[in-house]
Amino acid sequence: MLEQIVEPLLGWFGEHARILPWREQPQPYRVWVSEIMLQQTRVEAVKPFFERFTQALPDVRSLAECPEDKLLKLWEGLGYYNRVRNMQKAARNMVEFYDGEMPADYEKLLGLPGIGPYTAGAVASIAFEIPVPAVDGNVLRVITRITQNDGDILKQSVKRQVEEELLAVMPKGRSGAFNQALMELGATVCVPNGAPKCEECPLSGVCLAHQNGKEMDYPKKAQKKPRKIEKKTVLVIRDGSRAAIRKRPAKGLLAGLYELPNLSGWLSQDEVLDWLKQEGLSPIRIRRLSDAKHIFSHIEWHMTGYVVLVEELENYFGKDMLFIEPKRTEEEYPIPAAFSAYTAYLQIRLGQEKYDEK
DNA sequence: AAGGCGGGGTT
DNA sequence: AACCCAGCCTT
Repeated sequence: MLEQIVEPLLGWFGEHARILPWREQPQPYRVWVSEIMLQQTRVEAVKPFFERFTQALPDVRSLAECPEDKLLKLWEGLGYYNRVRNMQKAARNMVEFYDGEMPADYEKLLGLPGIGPYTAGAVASIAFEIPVPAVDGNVLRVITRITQNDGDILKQSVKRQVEEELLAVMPKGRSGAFNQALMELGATVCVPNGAPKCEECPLSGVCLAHQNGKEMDYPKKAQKKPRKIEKKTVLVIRDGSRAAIRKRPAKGLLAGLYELPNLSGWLSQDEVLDWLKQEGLSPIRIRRLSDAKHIFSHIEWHMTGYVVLVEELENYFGKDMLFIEPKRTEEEYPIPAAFSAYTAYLQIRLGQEKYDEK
């Protein structure tokens, strides 16, 4: 049944394909960078990151040699930071084993860090015209609607089944366009969140869900577990000229990025002052900041904050804190968006008059 | 098979 | 507030 979608879909894509930076110059490296960035991330969010990243690191070798802080700075705000670390590992593999080139082979692509079945299929088909499917969330939605597949798309068995069905109908010489057309249709017509635009769809005539008025019932998806809530107290610690940041651990949430010093739980002003003294810092003034919330995919941070002025820090030999000029924290150190409610206080002038509450 | 891993746009 | 995005890796 899916063979019927190929021609109308390719025809539709020819007229409705969006103009995207990575489609203008589809070298394998640029296709790869775009596909990594597009993992769980919308096209509009990726565009400015893609331009900046490919200008700074235009090829596999420059990526392979880039220092980690610069790499994370280029990725700052995009999220899922292991993507870019894995991409660098893959680039180093390409330098070592493939003469600095992307391998034009599905299995070899699949063997590189950060490249799974979707990305291997996307790069293989778009950059090298290898006839393999690239099944992402869009494609799963489109195909389960067309075929009224009741399987839970979060299960890999369902994904494998869709991959097999599509592999059987891949058009030779047009696999890249076909895969992109499926995704484009999912992103712009067969949309999630509300009613799909079936009146614009080139496949409505063969879509079982549409024939039966069941578009909204697909895809089937198991319910997600609720997020865990974590309370935090975030500190903006400054002396006359610098502010405190620290590097997060190499593994886990926001690995390797920089952060404002913070403690778990909501601490009182006195508890914060005690902690500061314990750290070897001498607080002069302290003021409470407004509460803030940051939502990750699996955790919520419910934060409160304080800005603290401390004595000059020549005498500070703290374990993990760095005292950096505010301008440099912005230009050189990747600090994730979770702290955005408080990072502005790294920059503002600490006026006596703004301070003396309590 | 299940859970960890960001951030932001839509509804 | 819930959903979900051109997913992958570790456990």
